[in-house]
Amino acid sequence: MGRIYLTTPIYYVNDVPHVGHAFTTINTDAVARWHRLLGDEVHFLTGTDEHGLKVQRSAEELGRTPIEHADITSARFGEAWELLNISNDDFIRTTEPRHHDSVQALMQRIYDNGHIYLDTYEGTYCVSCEAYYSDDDLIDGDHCPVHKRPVEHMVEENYFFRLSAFEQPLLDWFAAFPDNVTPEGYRNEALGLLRQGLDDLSISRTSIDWGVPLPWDDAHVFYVWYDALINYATAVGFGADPERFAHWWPHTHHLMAKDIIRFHIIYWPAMLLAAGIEPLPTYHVHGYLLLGGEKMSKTGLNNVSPADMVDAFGVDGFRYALLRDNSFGPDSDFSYEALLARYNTDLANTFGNLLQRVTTIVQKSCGGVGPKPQEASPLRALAETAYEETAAAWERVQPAQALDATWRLVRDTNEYLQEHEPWKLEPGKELDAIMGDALEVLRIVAILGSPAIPAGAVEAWRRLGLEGSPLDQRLPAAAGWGQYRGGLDVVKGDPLFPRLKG
RNA sequence: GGCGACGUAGCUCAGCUGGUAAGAGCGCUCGACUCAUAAUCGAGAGGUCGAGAGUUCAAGUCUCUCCGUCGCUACCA
Repeated sequence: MGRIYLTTPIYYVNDVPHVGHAFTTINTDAVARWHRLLGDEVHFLTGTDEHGLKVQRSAEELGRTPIEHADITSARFGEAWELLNISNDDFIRTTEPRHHDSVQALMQRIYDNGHIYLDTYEGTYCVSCEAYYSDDDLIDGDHCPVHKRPVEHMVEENYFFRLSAFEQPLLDWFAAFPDNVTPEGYRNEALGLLRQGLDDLSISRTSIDWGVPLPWDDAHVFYVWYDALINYATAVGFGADPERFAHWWPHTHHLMAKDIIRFHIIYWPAMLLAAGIEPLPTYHVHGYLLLGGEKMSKTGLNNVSPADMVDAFGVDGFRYALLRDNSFGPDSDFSYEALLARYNTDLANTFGNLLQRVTTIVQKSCGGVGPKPQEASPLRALAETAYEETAAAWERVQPAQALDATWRLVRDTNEYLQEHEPWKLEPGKELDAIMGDALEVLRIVAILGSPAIPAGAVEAWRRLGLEGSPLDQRLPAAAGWGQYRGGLDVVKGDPLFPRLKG
């Protein structure tokens, strides 16, 4: 049995939850659910990032205090994750007292270790980016290259983090841990950033007060990014509960999109090293969802809400199609049409239909009582292979590959039925053997597929007449062939995943 | 400009350190079946693995050049 601490990024509250956030969160959730099946001790964290000038100004524009604004917008993420059946163990908000305490404790350690110094910073600043730009970066003289909005001139006394001192230690980390970042392409990107050299970072602001004050100088607050990153430590008790922190921290896995590689894989590990915290986290980076389909390209990713997808495909349908169709790593095309095709093919036709035909035949020919499988079933080896490949893929944080491996077993079982035509058989040993095999596959698939389709797996489990829940099974034992013991009341129901029209 | 990724059947993509792998799923055509959600199963068509050159006994698989697409270069998953 292992232990794993999984995190999504904390999402910036000025954003509205969209399918990009959902992609990261659903992937993390599925991995968390897989590890729970393995019997691993799992802590799954998500949350919201709530400080910074952008939030402060948005709040002002809306006539709210920053915390009122953050309360409202943070809740939208919580609601979205609830809707998507996300099984996070904790939801952190950077405005919580526990986080302020943790940030101050961690930064104080870095300060005490001599890695922070005071200096003056003068430059052009984009409020939307909350970042300084050099003149070269600007377009049209004074416009932010990202937001195309005018930048502002700022002069600040800032505290700086001596990031430059950690270039070599970070390179050493990469050398020592070949799997610290997956997939490999992103590992190389991070290494590339490192090799370009590291400059010290401005980490505090005096221009705003919506943030965490520096413990040694309360005229400053931490720049939102540096406070935000620390959430991962806060949530497992940094500064408050050393025992708990020691329990989880060595097992930290951060999942995230490629855009925040620099902050997460360069700055954050450097901060940890500066604070004397090791080992460093493991990272799993994915690409962007690119809008392809007609229905979505018109609106843009930001306007595709998880709720819309759930309306279209159901919670499990959306989860499954998203995980299966967009591999974790490269950018991938995302479209309503592709999700629809995936849903119909894999959930309606392949899995849902198999469940339906099996339960129907058991009703008609076996008196509604599910027989047990054959010990030497032809499906046995296929099921064992499916488990091994499924498990290996989840271990690599490759949900699409994992589901592909699981679903291959479902396809094999449809083929098996076709070959033996149980609908032509009279009640008896031969029929029982075939139907028992099919029921056993469904039992296994309900478990292996549950990280993607938790609700559907539970319902399938119930229809098979099984006790308990597929979510409470323990792998790898539960995937072993022959555990559908037979004599169970099999229930037929409405199609679990109804076929959808475009 | 710098750094990087990618370009394999109509579509989405697998193909690790080079050697019977040119593959999967979808789509399409034909056929079978009828338990099942117009679902299922089988067969087939379809690719000179972006172009060119090179290394090698052997190259989607390594090197170089070119063409094309895209990303990052302190906002967003």
